[in-house]
Amino acid sequence: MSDASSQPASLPDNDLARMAALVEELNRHIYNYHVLDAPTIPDAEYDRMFRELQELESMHPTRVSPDTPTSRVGAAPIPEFKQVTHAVPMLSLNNGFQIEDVDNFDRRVREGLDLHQNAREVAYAAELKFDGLAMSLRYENGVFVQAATRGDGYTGEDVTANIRTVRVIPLRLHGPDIPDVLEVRGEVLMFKDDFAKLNARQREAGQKEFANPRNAAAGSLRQLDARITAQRKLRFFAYGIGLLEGAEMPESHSGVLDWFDRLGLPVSKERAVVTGRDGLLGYYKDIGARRDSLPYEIDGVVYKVDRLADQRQLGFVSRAPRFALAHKFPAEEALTVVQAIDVQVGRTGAITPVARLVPVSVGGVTVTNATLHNEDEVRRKDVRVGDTVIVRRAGDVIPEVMAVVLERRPVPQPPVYELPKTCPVCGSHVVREEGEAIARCSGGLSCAAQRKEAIRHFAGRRMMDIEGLGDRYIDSLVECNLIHGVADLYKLTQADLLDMKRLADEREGVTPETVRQGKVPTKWADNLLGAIAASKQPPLERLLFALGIRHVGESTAKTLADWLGSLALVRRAPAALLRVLPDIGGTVAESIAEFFAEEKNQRAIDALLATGVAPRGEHVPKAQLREKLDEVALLAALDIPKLTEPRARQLLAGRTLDDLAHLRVFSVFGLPDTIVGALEGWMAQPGNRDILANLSALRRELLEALPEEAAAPEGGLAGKTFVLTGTLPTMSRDAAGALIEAAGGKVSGSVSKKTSYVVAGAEAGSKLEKAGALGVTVLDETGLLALLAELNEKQE
DNA sequence: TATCCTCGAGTTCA
DNA sequence: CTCGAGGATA
Repeated sequence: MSDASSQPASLPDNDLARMAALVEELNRHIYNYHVLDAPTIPDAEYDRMFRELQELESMHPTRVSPDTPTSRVGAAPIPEFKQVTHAVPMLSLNNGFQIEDVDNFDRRVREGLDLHQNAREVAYAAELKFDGLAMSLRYENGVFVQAATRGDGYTGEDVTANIRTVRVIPLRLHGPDIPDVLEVRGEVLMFKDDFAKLNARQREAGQKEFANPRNAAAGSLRQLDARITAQRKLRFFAYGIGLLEGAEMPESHSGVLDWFDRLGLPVSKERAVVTGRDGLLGYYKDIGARRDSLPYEIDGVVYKVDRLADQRQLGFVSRAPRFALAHKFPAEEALTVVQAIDVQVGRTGAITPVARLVPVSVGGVTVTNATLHNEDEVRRKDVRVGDTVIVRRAGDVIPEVMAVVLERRPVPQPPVYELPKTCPVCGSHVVREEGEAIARCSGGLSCAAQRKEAIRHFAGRRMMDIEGLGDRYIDSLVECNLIHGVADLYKLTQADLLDMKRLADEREGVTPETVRQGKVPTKWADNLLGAIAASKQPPLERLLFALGIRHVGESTAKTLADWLGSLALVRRAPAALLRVLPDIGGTVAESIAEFFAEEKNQRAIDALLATGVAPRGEHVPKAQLREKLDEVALLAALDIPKLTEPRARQLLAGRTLDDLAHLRVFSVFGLPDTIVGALEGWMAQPGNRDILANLSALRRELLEALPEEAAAPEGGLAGKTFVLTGTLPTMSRDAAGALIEAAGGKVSGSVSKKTSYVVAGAEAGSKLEKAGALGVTVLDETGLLALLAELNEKQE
């Protein structure tokens, strides 16, 4: 009766034939598009046919085909889900986490099959264990009739209307050998990128975000309104047969999956048939390595004895099959409880809330802390002390509190988290600037935490690089009052260090081996003193970076060192001069000038120099600074209200900065009144005339000191930007970066269209992906070296 | 003015 | 590695 096209032709029968043809064709296109990922017709054409079918169906409502794609848009809401009893129960598998679990599994299988004295290895079907929801789909005579969740394994919920909206699930099976009844077992899940898009939509709509793809899939499936489910992109992979009637059962599990594929049911391409315990472990390892790059989340792999006859022979122990094992990866996500929310004080005084967690294993490591970033973040996630939270340690290494499990919040509810109003270390006020996300301790260097962090930063590898001066000792030195500022580091004596170490050990209750033997660790102290002394001549940019000026990192420090050449000049450079340097704007220039305007900072630097610290490689300012010392640019850089560059030019026509500094009346230049007003206001402020005069004087002084003509800066890699990622086989990223910079290239941290090359080593992550997406050339270490070698040849 | 690109700063664990 | 925010640019 479903074959309407064989009916004699009359007007409605023509319609019926057309309907059947449309159903058939649209279903084929859905399969091509969603399962094969290879669309064969344009979307517009699909939409046209879809609308035509809808129209025909509305004219013949009684003749609508059971597998019509129009049913996929979602049925009207239902009051509740009906219960469904599974004809064959949906059992769970035994789990294994360790290699020995796999050994035991293989051994028991061999014993069960009487193979244990035999050399023959067992063939296993290995597949992914998707992190989704188990589902049973029932097909009668090839037509999809019912879908049920796993439930308790014996009874589940009828989610037919929702599953109908999942495009990858065929409403009619393909091919000639259609069984009378087929119950397909498989997993419904959401791909990672669809999940990200869904969450972005939820966020925009002000709706609750889902914690992970699994929850998103579950939430979508539990919609009583299937029209909502239809808007969520769910997927399905089939992995087994629940019930089969009226067709021959294939001989092996891999045969079942191949048959599914022919029936048009989606099966994962990652499936494999392997032999023996080594084959299983090889598969596990291979999938584990590629886990992050798979488009969906998996929580392990599944092994099944491939021959179904063997499976029957092995049978079940209690409720789990003896022929299958789920080999799970260490969980990347775990539930744990927030014991407390503390705050940390950073180098810049940034107050960062940190969740102290009941230790839990995530992705194979034990997590006890997780940053909550800032006040807004805590508020947004509404994390409270005592909450049960989902902790994740995904692609990156750093654990993150994903979401709170609200159902498990203690009763009575703990209070909403409030950031402390005063610094927990020094008691100074905590202030949060308007428009900033971060709250800061206002104590500055009088706050012990900030002092410690400042010293830690100073001693760091990319700054002064004092080896052996770790957190533990810095804490101790500050607490023993041996160090107040960084200069004190260079005044330490062996006796100081020994005192300090004794205290540090005592406080932590440890007795090092050397001490127990009655020795004094003088060797250790001498080594550390040596490391401190060895740091006395850093390149200027490192010293500048080490000072810990706000907004001055590695890159800005290098700009300052390259352009200005000496610490002396940086120390007295006014903001306007800094501002004309590349990549330095108003905020950064002000921050630097303010730092050096602080008398205590200047004294600290003098003290440092007095101990013998002397930057290496100081030089006269860069020749190109001449072009930057344009009077108009400098005047505009002064940040006088409303004085834009064209106005500055107008103002300076036929005049010098010096002239301006002494001018009394500004209304004579034909400038608009508002600007004249602003200018007069600025000039009236005490000190501003001096700023102008000093700037002009410094300019003249610099122009005299500058070399006349610059050597052509044409390095071989000039203008090329590199991004380094992953672990290179023979050199560190820093070393590779130094080579690139020596050749005139630039090394940057993030990939964009402007990146010339990405140099990727082992375990390269998102940067490599992005390079691929943007079509940026990717080199390995050999490629980079080849490029550099080629350049050298050209130069010779 | 909006958008894109970089830089700075903070972070976890073995 | 990721976020926020500063700087450059169309």
